[in-house]
Amino acid sequence: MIRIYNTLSQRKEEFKPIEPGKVRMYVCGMTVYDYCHLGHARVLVAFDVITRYLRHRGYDVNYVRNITDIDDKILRRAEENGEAFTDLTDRMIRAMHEDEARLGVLSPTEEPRATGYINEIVAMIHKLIASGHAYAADNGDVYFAVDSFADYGKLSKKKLEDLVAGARIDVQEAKRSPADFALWKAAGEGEVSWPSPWGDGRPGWHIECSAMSTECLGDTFDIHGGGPDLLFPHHENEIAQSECATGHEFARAWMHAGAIRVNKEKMSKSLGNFFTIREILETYPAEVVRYFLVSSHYRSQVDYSEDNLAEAGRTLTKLYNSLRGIVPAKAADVGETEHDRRFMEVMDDDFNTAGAIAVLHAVANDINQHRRDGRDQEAKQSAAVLVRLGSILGLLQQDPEAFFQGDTGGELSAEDIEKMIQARNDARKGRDFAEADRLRDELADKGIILDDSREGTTWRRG
RNA sequence: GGCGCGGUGGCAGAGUGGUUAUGCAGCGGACUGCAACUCCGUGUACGCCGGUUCGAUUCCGACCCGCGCCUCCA
Repeated sequence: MIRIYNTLSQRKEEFKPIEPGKVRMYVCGMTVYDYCHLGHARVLVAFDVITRYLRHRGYDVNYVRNITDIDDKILRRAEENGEAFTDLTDRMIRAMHEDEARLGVLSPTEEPRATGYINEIVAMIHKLIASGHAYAADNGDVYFAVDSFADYGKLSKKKLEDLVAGARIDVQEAKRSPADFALWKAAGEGEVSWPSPWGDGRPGWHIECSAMSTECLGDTFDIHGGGPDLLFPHHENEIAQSECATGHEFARAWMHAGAIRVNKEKMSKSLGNFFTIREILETYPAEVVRYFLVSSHYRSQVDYSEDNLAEAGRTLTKLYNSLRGIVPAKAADVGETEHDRRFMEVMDDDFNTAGAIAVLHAVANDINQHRRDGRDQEAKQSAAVLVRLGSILGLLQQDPEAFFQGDTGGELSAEDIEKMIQARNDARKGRDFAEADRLRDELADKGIILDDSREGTTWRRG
C-alpha cells in the first residue's frame, strides 16, 4: 500500500487511484523564458522518481507536465532580446529538454503548451462567467471572483479576510475584491493576443493549468504536483477555477516538493543566487546532482553547497565501485530479494528515497562481501539487484568506467593516462617503486586516482 | 501580523513508544611493495521544560530557535 502526503489534508493518505491500476498525474512545469535552475531540477527529478516508482509498482501512469509558453515574463524577455516570443520559447524548450535528458529525467507522457489550448481556456472562462464565478471588467480583463468560491483557501489554509487585509496583493480598481485574479488579460497596443468574447488578449497564468489538466486528464484526477512556491496562489487558484467550472473535485492528492537553498539562503530570482542546471553541470557530473537531489526526501528543504555536492560524489562513487568490473546477472533471472522488498517498503511510505538509498548501500555491501569471498555468481546477482533498484531512482545506469572517467574534461586524455599506467606497471614489475610512485603522484596531481586490483589497474577522475 | 513546516551524533540524512538507519569524515585492524578500492571493528544523537506511560528522541502541552508562503520565482 502506497501512502502519499497530501498537502490538502496535511497528512499521509493511502493512495487509491480513481481508476484501478491507472494514475493520472499533473505537474506544473516550466515557464520558458529562461534556462531551468536547480529548483526546477528538484521538481523534475522528484516527479520523475515518483513516476518511475509508480510504474515499478505496476501502475499505468499518465504523467502530464505543462509548458507555460505565453506570459508576461516571456513577452518582456523577448522584447528585451528583440526577438519573437516564439523564438525565445522554442529555444528554452529545447534547452529544457537537454537539461532533463542529462539529469536522467524521463519525458512526461504528455507535455501540453498553453498556446495550444487557447480555445479550451476561453471555453472555461466562459463557463465561469456564466455561472457567476467570474466577471469581465471595464479594462478588458476578466477576473475570477474569489468570494464566489466558499472553499477558497482550503489548500494553503489561508483565510480570505487575512488575504484581503494583507497589503501585499495588487489592488486594482477594476477588481471587485483585491484577492480576485486575472483569467484573461486584455492585450495592449501591438501585444501578442488571441481573440475572445471579451476582446483580444491572452490567458492569465492560473487558468491555463486548469484548462490543460482538465482537458488531458478529466475533471478529477489523482495527483497534482509542483514546486513549493506554487502552493499559493497558483494551486489555490487552480482549485477555485476548476471546481467552479466543472462542479467536481479537482485533484485528489496535492504534492509539493521542498525548497532549494543555496549556502543556507533561499534560492530565488530576486536574491539573484540561483544556479541554472547547465551551470551546475559544468562542475558536477549530472548523476551526482541527481544523487544529491534523491538522497533526501522530496518534501524536505535541501541546501545546495560545494560540500554537499562533493559528498554526493564520494557516495555515488562508492556505489559504482561495487559494480566495477562486474557483469550483472540478467535481471529476469534474479527473483525478488529481501532488498527489493525493503526498498518497496520504504518507497511505499511517501516515496522515501533516502531510505531507498540506504537499501542500495546494503546491496552494494553484499556485492563487496561476495567479491571478497570469491562468490562470483552471488556478486553478479546482487549487482543485478543494485542496477534494478537504481533504475527506479534513475541512478547507476551507466557503465561504471564511463561514470569514473567522466566527460567533465581534464587535461589528460584517456590514452595519455593509459600510457602512464603502463609505464608505472612496468616500473612496478621491475620493483622500481620510486618511479612507480612518481607516476602515480603525477597523475594524482592532475586529478587521476589509480586503483590496483588482481585484474589490473583502473583509473578514475577524483 | 496571518498561515504552514522543521529542530537527530563532526557533517549530510532516514526512522521508531522499549532492540543497528544509511552515507561522508575520523579512529583501529585486515588487504596492498606503499597507496587507492574493499572488508571487519569503532562513536554518552535525537532543541528546552513539563505531562501521559512500566518506559519517550518517538505521543500531548508550553517555550526557545530556524525556515517557508502571504510579492515574480519550482
